[in-house]
This record gives sequence, C-alpha cells and structure tokens, in this order.
Amino acid sequence: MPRTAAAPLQALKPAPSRRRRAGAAARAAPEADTSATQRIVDAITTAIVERRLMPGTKLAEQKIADLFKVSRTLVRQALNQLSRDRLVTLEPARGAFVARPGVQEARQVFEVRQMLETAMVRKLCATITDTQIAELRAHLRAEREAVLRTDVPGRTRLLADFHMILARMVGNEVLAQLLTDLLSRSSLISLMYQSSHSAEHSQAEHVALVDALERRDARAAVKLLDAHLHNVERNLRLNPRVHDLDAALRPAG
Amino acid sequence: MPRTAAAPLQALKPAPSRRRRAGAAARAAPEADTSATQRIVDAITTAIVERRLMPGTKLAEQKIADLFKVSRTLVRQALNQLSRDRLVTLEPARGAFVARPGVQEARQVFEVRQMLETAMVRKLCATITDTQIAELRAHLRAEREAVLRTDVPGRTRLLADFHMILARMVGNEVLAQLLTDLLSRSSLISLMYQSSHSAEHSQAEHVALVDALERRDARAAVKLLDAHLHNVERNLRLNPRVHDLDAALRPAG
DNA sequence: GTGCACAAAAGTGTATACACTTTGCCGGTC
DNA sequence: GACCGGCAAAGTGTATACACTTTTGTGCAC
Repeated sequence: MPRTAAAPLQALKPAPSRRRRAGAAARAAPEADTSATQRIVDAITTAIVERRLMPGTKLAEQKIADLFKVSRTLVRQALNQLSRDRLVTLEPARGAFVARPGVQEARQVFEVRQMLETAMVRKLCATITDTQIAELRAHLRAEREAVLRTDVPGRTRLLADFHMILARMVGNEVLAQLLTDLLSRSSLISLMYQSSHSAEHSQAEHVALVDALERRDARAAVKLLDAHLHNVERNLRLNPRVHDLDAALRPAG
Repeated sequence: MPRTAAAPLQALKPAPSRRRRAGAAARAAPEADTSATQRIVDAITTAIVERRLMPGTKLAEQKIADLFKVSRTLVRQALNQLSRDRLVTLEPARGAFVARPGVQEARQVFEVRQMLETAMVRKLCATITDTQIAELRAHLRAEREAVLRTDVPGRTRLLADFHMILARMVGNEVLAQLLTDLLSRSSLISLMYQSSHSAEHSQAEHVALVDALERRDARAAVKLLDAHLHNVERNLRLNPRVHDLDAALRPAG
C-alpha cells in the first residue's frame, strides 16, 4: 500500500450527491442548502458505506475540519450524530473511530432487520401498486447493470437502496428512517466480516422477491425476504477465524 | 396558572435517576460518571416523558445552560441528540422546541411499534424462562400499585418500561435501543393527543399478555399485544377535535 | 387608531481560545 | 538491555467571543 497512513481521510474528499434524512421535517420550507454539519455527516457516512473508510480508522477532528474548511465545532457535531448512528464510536478523550461492530451486534442488527422487513413486506403486499412494481423493476435493472460492470461501490449502494425503496413504499417515514440506520450499519458489518455472499446472488434474490410482490403473494414474499437476509448473514464470516485475529486480540473481544 | 411563563424550564430541575443508553459501549470500562451532556439529555427526556414539559415549549440554550451551570456548548450537544430522538425539533436560527408530533407521525410510530413488538413477543415466547416470567410478574405488581395510588408520572413510566423489559429479555441490544426511542416518542404522542385509554385498562392488558407468555402461547401473545397497541392508538384523539384548536391553527397543521 | 419602518434586544451559528488528558519519546536507573 | 519516570507534542473537552438572524418594541406617517 503506497499511501502514507497519515492521510486515510482523503477518502472523504469526493463529496456525496445524495441527501440523507430527506423527510426530517416535512415543513413547507423550500428545503434550502444542507447545513455544513450535515454535509460532513453525509460525506463520512457514504465514505463508510462505500467502503472507502476502514473500520477502526481514527477520525481526528482537526484533520476533518481542515478538509472541509470549517472549525472543529461543526466536525464535533457531525461526529456526535454519527456516533448515535453507531457508525463511529467515541472514546472519551481519545477521539472518534470508524466503528468496529462485534459479531454479537452484527447478529442483532440482522435480527432486527428481519423483524422489521418481514412485517414491512407483508404490509407492502397488500398496498403495492403496479406503478410501484414498475419502479422496483427499474431499480432491479440498475442493480443488474452495476453488478455486470462490477461497479463495486455502485452495486453496494444499489443493493442496499432496494430495501430502502421497499420501506419508503410502505409510506411510513419512521420505518424508513429506522431502516436507513440499520442498512448503514449492515454495510459496515459486511465490510468488516467480508461477505462471501456474491452480489449476483443478492440481486437474483431481489428479483424473486419482486416477482412475489407482483403476484401479491405475501406468504412467498416474506419467505423470500427471510431467506435473503438469512443468506446474507450466513455468508458473513461471523465465526472465529484466522482473519479476525486482530479483532480477537482486542479487549472488546 | 400562577407560574410566570418565563420559567417553564424549572420542570427540569429535579434531576433524574435512571441512566439511558446503558449498553452504549459494553467495554470493560468501569462506567464512570455520566457526562454533563448526557445528564442534560436525560433530564429533558424524563421531563418530557413524565409530562412536565409541554409540546411546543421553547428550550432556550442560555436558560438551560444556566440551570445546569454549563456553557451553551454542552446544551447544544444535548439538544442535537434530542432532535435526533425526535423529542425536540430544531428550527434554524429560531431555536429548539419540544416536538409536536403530527397525527401522521403518531400513526407511523405506532405502526412500527406494532411491527417490532409483535415479532419480539413471538421470539420471546420461544425463549422466555420462568425467572423472567417472575420478573415480569414483579413489574406488573409495581404497575398495579402505581395505578392504584394514581401516581401519574410513576405509572406512565412503568407502563412504558413494561415494553422495554420485554425488549431486553430478547437479549437484543439493538432492538432495545430502537424501542427505547419509539417509547419516548409514544409518551410524547399520548401526551399531545390526550389519551382516553385508562391506565387500568393498559395494566390489565399487560397482565393478560404475561399470562399468554407464561403458557408459551405465541399465537395468543401476539394477538394480545396487537390488540393492546391498537387500543392505545385508537384511544388517542387523533381525529380533528376542538381541543386541538391551537394545533390546528398553526401553519404546520 | 392602525400599519409600517427601523432600531434595540435577544438568541442562534460558528470560530477561537484555553485547560486537561492521552500519547510518544527521551533519559535515567537498576 | 529492559523498565520506570517525566517531559513535550498532539488531541480532545469546555468555555467564551463574535457575527448574523430573528424578534420585539418604539415612533412616525397616514
């Protein structure tokens, strides 16, 4: 690795495009430019989700402040938000680090996802419209293209966005919010425990799920989603392995 | 009301006892004293949950800072956290206010709770031990006593804690965390939409649920929980009413 | 008497300053 | 040569300062 270890934060430089927390306050406000704090949160979030920042990386306040040309005040606000999302951990008087979710936390996140998403799909089966099916099909095509051209960051995000789209289609903003957080954490988890679940496999499972939704077959849809999440989790390297040596030696276990 | 409107924040003075986010970082750390920021968050949270702060109340930074004898910096951190919990809303350049969740948000919170909690109870039926049943029975007694002596803040918290205890019994910290937030928001919601669901009724439904859990009757338990949440929501005054006049006249609708 | 304009006051948004903790390094000691 | 103590550098935690926005109150015009 030719890069010097002193500047791993350069990964933040390419500013993101998407905006988070779109439905934060559905006021009549014309939704002005995003705040500086939010820009930093978004940049770090997408850097983590797109796997440009490795777990354990130190996020020094002054360095980030220089990168974004703001004071530490705003950086601290951003890091606080991120720590509530569990994407970074704050160690008192030591600083902020990209989180290293443990295997227990990993399992718990997937368990909650399974609870929420199966209920979500069940509801969706009863309300989904043909227009929404078409929207899903369009997304599946985008997924497929990203997989075919092996666009790793792109397909990673699209595969996660699929679940977000389902959540938004239920029309429940609270649900969408929760799932956004869980999906970010899932990204971090599958980054840490290097998933062997191929992107093509995931994509195929998404297709099957949409097929079931189109048939309004709730039973099948729930079963497929359940299997999908189970597969993703099963293919994480959550068992003690040689590769996890460094993690195993840490006090957190 | 003899109080002057200038000091509604006195409600914050009685410091809370419980600590939030207990499982934040299960490190080997001896868990030192809570940070000043967290103390403020806890104080405001419990003040809202125990209904000492009304929705819409302005939370001026300097006033809170004076109350807690800290600088605005820490108060801002606390308000930011609270806004992420949706207990306060931040209006740019105007300040922080105790949130006024709309009817749509109210319905969505209860919908998500129903999704999460039914799944949770189903899992719990398969794993619950006799010791845990006993723990629940003890809690039910505490609830009953609080109801009988019409200890309003106490019973409010105990009735919410019941759901939290169920969540913790699943052994899933992520789930417990999510539900903590949802329950806080639920408290705020039932405060705003003055519930007509009597505390005695809720308490009786809790008893029935524990009975079903003791029989390990998942079907019945899920049904009872479902009915319980449905009852609570149905008894909120979510329909346009005269009492909501002030809310109705606000631009937010 | 009502309505608008402007100015003072209050309050939020961001930056900077400073105290204190942690960390890495150097020299001394056994 | 390894270990312990302390010192300097770096970095976090909190307070304060200042710019700018919103609000409020006053006076003037109509």
